[in-house]
Amino acid sequence: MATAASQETLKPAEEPRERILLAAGREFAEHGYEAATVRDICAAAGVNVAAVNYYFGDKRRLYIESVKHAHEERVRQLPLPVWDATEPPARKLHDFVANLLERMLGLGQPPWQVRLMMREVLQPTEACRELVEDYMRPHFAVLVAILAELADCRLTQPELRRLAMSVVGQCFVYRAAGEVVGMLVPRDEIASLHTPAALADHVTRLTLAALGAAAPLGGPAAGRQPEPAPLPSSEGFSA
Amino acid sequence: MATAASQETLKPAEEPRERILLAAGREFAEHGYEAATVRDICAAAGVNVAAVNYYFGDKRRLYIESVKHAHEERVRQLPLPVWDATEPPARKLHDFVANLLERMLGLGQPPWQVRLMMREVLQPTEACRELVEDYMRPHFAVLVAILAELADCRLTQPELRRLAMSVVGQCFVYRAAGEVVGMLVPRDEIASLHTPAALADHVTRLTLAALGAAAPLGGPAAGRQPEPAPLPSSEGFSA
DNA sequence: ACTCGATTCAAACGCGCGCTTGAAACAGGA
DNA sequence: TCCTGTTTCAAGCGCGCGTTTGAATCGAGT
Repeated sequence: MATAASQETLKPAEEPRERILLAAGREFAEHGYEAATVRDICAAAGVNVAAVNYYFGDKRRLYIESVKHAHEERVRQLPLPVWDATEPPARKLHDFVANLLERMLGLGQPPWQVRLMMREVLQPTEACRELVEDYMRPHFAVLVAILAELADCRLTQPELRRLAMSVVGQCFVYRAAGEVVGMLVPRDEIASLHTPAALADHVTRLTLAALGAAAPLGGPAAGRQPEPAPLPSSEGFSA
Repeated sequence: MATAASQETLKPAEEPRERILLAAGREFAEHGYEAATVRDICAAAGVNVAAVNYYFGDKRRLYIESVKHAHEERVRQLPLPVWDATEPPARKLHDFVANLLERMLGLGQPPWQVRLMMREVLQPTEACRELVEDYMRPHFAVLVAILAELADCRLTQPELRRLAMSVVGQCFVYRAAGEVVGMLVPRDEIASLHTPAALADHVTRLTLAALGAAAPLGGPAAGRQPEPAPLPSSEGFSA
């Protein structure tokens, strides 16, 4: 690195290596490993094709590095939420779900990093295990801990993990199968009831109700309780 | 094999066209559209590479035909369950979820057809819309109808659809992100609590509890106790 | 000014891809 | 038997892929 030593801290984003990682992440996220081409990546990064070989060795190693890079970037952008010790668990659950959904569906269009990571989840490569250990397991553990608080010793740890997977699954389906959801649910409903915020309320409410920590969906089973069509979002757990 | 005209009804599975569709389905399911090669497909089918051009035109049309073919095969194997009119809705829900999970995770290893369809769900191509309309929308409608019975007019149709998506999501995550689930949950737990049967009980129980149609998970919680309903499953839910 | 390692570049190599071709092999009707 | 339309085959075409190469260019040290 001839010029790197002096300029590294000033404009690291303009380093070729960095530019290639960025372009590679976008291309791999958009087209997948097989369909993405080194030529396109290099064109997008504004470097010669030989640069991939020079900086990363080959396409495979470039892919692994770009997944890691995207992952680190994502962790930096959206760290695990931290709560006050006195925070009620129901609110923690809502915050966690809202954070998860925002990260997956994010209003300002989901960034390519998520798409790239989703590919790893759906069809794991060698980059996957690292992703799980460093990124997903800690998040999952936090969710399990919140649910444990809510269950108040009435569920075993394995049962809590299964419940946690139910929570994650409800969010996951919107990201992984979003296009099919859009075909099954009318367009206007998507815009009102299936936004990250509305879904966070829904998933939280459903989970709390299932644990007996909130009223059942749609109010008590005995009578009918009319409510405004769009569910009032901030009810107890939201700020 | 030019005996086609006379033998067509007797052994259609040995027709070249059929053999190619079968081999193509397997290859596309395993490697995806881009990575699968016409040469490998033809080798597996025991035909010349030119046969693909002869019978289907090109690789793209072969892919579409193989997706359709797999879909039709799957529908034939696992038709929508039909219930007696007197069947309690809670049991219908359990049957539906069990059917869905069995279809997705099937004990006798999930066949390649599901893998192929899953690829379409996760990254839709032109074959997807047809799949949704013919196959998924009817199933989804049945689920919504069951939930409507259970909710007993306490939820609007849009809310029911969102709830249905929660049910589907809990099953979907095990198929789409199964490998990651396997990394997050201990191996022995997978074998006991995350089998299709156990998950069907779990998802049903959670949904009923959320609707106030069954006791909360882990038994009654402090403060709230909706009127319980008989559980539809043969297996114990708690403990 | 010169040296020398680090970096960039245009060009191309070898390979495997989807797809085509022209002829051979086959089956039924006259 | 020959003719005719259908199906199969080995061979190969053109292309774009990942990768390599050897020279040109750069920039700091002396």
